Amino acid sequence: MQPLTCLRPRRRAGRTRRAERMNLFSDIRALVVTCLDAMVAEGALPAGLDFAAVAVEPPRDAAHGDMATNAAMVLAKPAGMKPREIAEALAARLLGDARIAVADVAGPGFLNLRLAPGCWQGIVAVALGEGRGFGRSGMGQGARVNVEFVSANPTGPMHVGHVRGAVVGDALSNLLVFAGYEVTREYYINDGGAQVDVLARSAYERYREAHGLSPEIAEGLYPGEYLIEVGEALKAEFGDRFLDQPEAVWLEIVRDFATARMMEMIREDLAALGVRMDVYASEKALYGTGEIEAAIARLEAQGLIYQGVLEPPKGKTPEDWEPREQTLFRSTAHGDDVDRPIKKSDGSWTYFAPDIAYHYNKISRDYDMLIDIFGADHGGYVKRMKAAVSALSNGRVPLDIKLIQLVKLYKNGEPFKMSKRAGTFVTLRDVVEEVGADVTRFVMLTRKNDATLDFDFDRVLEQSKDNPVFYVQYAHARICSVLRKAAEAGVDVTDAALAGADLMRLDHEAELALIRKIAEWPRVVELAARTQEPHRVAGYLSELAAEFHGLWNRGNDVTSLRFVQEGDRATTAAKIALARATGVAISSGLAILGVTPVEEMR
RNA sequence: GCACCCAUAGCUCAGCUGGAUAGAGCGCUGCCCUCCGAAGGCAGAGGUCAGAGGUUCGAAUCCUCUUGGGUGCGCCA
Repeated sequence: MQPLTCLRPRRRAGRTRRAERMNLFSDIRALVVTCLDAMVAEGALPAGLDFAAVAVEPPRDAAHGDMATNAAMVLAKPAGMKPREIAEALAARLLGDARIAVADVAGPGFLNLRLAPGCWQGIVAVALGEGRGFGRSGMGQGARVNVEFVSANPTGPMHVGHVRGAVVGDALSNLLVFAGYEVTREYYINDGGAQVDVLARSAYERYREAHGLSPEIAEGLYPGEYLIEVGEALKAEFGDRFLDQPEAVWLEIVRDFATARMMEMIREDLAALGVRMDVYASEKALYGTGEIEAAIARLEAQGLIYQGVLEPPKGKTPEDWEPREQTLFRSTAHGDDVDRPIKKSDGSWTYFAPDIAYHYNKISRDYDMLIDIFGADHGGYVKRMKAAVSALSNGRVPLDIKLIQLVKLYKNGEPFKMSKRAGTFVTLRDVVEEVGADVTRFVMLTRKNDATLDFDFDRVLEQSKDNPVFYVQYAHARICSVLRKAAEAGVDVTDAALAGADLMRLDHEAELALIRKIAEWPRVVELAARTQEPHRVAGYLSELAAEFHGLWNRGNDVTSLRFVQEGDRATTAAKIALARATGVAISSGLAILGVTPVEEMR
């Protein structure tokens, strides 16, 4: 077997021992930088150049070669040289490396590279060797990230509006872990405000109902039937102790009881979606511990707290507007548009104060980065929250806030109307029971978080090419199917055996195209992690599946492109290795999305 | 009024954080398959990247303004 020139020992060290993985693009970029350094050393380039903007990317047009670098164009100006001049010198140097077969200067100064035989094929063996870990990156270097998401009020079951945030937060967490970050998934329970009192009163009516009395669900209470069982549970726990008692007697107890029940339900809902939190942080727990006071005191020490009167909002002055003196946070000192109240006029905290304390708590837990995932309707809080975190951490801890746009529901192309009043709102459970957690998750991750998303209950289950979930799953199922078939034909289809196949037999352009797509996976992981955009993973998987199906389809016409070659075990093994490597990349990607790969279609 | 987000093919959207001739699916047109690996394949038409300036070797991408949509804007979280 011909040696694969790209298969060579990798550096390993310390805690990120397994982090230094095969990524052809970063390998070649490193090579480019090494060559540039050498050119500086011998005076072919001036010293002190910044190579940060030098990129090595797959070319848009495959005819341009395997990879392209913009090095010459990026450096031309700072070096005071012509792009072609740099490109030609760089090309000459690159050719000294065994991995570079061709280096052509093209266009305005692009350097198009063609890799030596074996480099691409080597990726197949790497994928087989790393399995589901294929594509893992050490990029995060173990940095600690806290991802706060969902944080739905504990007043009822999760509805469809929460689903997208839950899925995006969970997939983003998976992605960051895969890219070498240490991630905490966290849920902030809003159990300290007025809405949990409303919950308590609503549950109390159901408690009365459980005793055979007719409930009085007044305007503003939660009418949902999910509270009926809470009422019965209250009866089982407390008997008739609270009947005909004033609110002061039972409010707190019923509130804590009902809130705990709601959180139990929410955990179950999340579990049905495949989401598991590491930490459930309680707002209520912040009261009475001095945490809020401590956080505010810290702001005060920086001169950021004062008594003042806010201007009315321009254009839309509320009817009952009157100037009021309040305790304000000088958020404008950290980029906000106006200062924000932290105390109501009666002296109690606004919701913002415990939120500040909560973020202070996260900061003091020594995270390197905070991420909050909010619904788009909370966009107005982004600046003030960032201002608070900036002030509380002295600018040390960055806070990124992802806003999740609306999901529009459709049923067979028709908008699916929900009405809370009529009780026809769609819960998370409804969605999961209707289409399954896998489909729900994948579809929720097909668009970037700040764009609205259409979710059609019928279309997401459609078995056709225009349904990306189906298309990706189908590719995986086909791969499993062809592996079974090869096994029947006597081929050893274990990963270890396949990795030892004569991969140089994979020399057809269509096969190489698929390998190149597989080789992109580690790059996609880093790009998606850097931009914090898990939807890129879903997009990549669609492309990968398309490439695979394309090769499969060509096997219909060109029998030599079929994966199972009658009577030629060596070639079959190589082709099956390619199929399996594709399956590995699909599984790896689906694992980030939290979707289970299927082995056969039904 | 102010702030944030968005505007890409008829439709739904990708577009590598500034790169080469802007892509995919649907729909449309034409051909092929319906025997092997079912839930199709190949090809074609279709674009002022909302508009106008600017930045530079180079802009859908960055900056400014305009237009059009979404969201939010002091004691609700």
